[in-house]
Amino acid sequence: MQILLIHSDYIAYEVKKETPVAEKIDEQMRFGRLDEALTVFIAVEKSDESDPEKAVASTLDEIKNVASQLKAQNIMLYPYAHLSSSLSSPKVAIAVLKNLETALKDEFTVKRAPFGFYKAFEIKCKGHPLSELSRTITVDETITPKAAAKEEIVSEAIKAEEKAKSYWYVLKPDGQMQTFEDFNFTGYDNLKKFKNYEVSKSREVDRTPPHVELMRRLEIADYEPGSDSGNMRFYPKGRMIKSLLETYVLERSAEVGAMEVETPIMYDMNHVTLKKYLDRFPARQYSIEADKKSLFLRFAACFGQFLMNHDMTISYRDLPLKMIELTRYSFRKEQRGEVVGLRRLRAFTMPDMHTLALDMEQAMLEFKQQYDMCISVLKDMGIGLEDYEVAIRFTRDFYEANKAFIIELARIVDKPVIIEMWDQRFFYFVLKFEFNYIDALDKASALSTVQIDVENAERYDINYINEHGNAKHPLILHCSPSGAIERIIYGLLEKNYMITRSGGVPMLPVWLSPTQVRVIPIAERHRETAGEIVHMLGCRVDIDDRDETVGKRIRDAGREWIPYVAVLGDEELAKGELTVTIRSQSEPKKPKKVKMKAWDLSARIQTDIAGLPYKSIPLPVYLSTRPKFV
RNA sequence: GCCGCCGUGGCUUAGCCUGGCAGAGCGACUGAUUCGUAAUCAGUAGGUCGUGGGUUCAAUUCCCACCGGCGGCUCCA
Repeated sequence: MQILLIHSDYIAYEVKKETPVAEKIDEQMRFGRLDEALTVFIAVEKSDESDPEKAVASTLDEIKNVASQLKAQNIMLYPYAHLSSSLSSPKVAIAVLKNLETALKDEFTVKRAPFGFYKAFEIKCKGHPLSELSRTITVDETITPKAAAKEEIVSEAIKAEEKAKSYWYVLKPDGQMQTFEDFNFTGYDNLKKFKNYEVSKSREVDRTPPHVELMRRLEIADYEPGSDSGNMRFYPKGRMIKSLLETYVLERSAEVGAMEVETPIMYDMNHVTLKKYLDRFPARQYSIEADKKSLFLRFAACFGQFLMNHDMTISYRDLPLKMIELTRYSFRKEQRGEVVGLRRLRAFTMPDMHTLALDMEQAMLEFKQQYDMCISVLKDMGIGLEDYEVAIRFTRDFYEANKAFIIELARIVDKPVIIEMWDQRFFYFVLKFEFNYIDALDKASALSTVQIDVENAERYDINYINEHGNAKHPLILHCSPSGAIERIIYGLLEKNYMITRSGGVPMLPVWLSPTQVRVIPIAERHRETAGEIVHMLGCRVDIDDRDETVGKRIRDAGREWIPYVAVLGDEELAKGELTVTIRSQSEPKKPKKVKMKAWDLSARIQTDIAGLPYKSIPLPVYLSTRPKFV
């Protein structure tokens, strides 16, 4: 059975001429009209004859499902032979149509156009994305109901067909590749969640993501109603965390030889090279009109760097050649329903590194090194291998030529990874990986990624001169060592929410904690010494000098996830030490308290943050003079 | 873009179904308290009930539109 569903403002028909297969009808069926109707064009097929009842039942499910999504109350059943080239007998078709009508009448206002007539009809389609759907319903047992019901939006048909050519596998570290059906997901909960999210698109969530509450309560970031959605404001603590993460990624990139550059955030939509690129993609960019020019805000740093590469004189001896830009911002005009907290933004900060490589051999070597780097970068940021799942995607040709290389990638992370393989190359790359973070609501979001681009060097006419003096196009690797910086913060917050939920104590890595040590002087007479300790510690220290009880101030420090809380009273003053609560070794209701000298605490913190970027405290040291942002 | 839920002092929210003076906790401010490890006590101020229309003698409450948030669908270079 083939059906075509149109969500219409109205549908009206009028019988014109009888055909030889016409059913008998009475006068009132000669005309029909329904407003606000889901119109269902139906062709009953030969294959339905083996089990017409099942065909009716499956079709009913589909219609009801769509009608409920659209909140449609009126249904027009409209026989439409042209949907299929293999029609059933008229007798079966009429029976099926009548059964459908009867079954739907309980819940809906139903009209049925008569079978076997030439009819004039008029329909006004609403035109929204779900307003045109087609379904193939089959009674053949060998096809699963899910595959049979595979949704396909008519206008997107070609795209959907391309997507259908994805082959999915799980690759184990030992090199064994299995289909999803064969792989035993037991013990691989996150991998299963990622698979479900990626492939089945299964979602069971109906609440605000936990990091949204945390980003506000911890005064990291917030919505800005005065801007466009997905453009956030960052409070001092959030700005500091972002700044540290940004600095860190740039430092790591510099270590591997990337040159930092800066390029414009807006580009001419009619620039010859860019135009070709843009035309391939739907309008997802912010556009600006200025001085008779049409400009768009960049959605990645590729343009600026590629245009720069185009003008450069590059020798084969300069390769691999790396450049990085940290975009503040990249803009993507995501659809309104897609923008959520810090997970998906319309303006986001992204390190975008590009490597020009001599040939595939060099590109693959770089690819592997950058893969290793991404793992290490995320680890330092507080996101470990256990927090994300690896997806590796490639073309079949690439795989056939480089099986051992792919297996090595799975071996490095020492856990099963998801594989997506395409028969043909649809995108600009032949190989890519992403690390996908799995959050508290089982949603997956890509963090680090590296891609081998075989297309853009030619498009942007980027060349290097080889040893024979000939101009050659290099391969280009795209790499974001961390993914969007905001998304790292999202990941850290979600991770700590999950830690709290499972009975742990949440905290950020010490190098990212806005306050590293909070000093709590017990009474007024201890405040002066507290001020001296700040200088001795030499890290981000603040003093809770508010007129509150000790209990209250301890609690507040805990709610801010402060790694070290130092209490200072008569006892400590006498002995010249501090009573320090060490958050990383505490359990809920069981704080780990240690007496230590100020310089021991200082040394301990220096160990925690060794080799990582540092910035001074982003807020007034004395809490009594500190404003509230939220 | 489509569908659904939500929007009440800075924050969290009660009240809305069944129209009739808008209530609380936290925070802020003032005062008392100078305190030993997850919320000290008392008082004061603070509200265009998201915005705009409509219905009504009367709208935070009912209806419509818009804006914003969240979720789902779609999308994700």
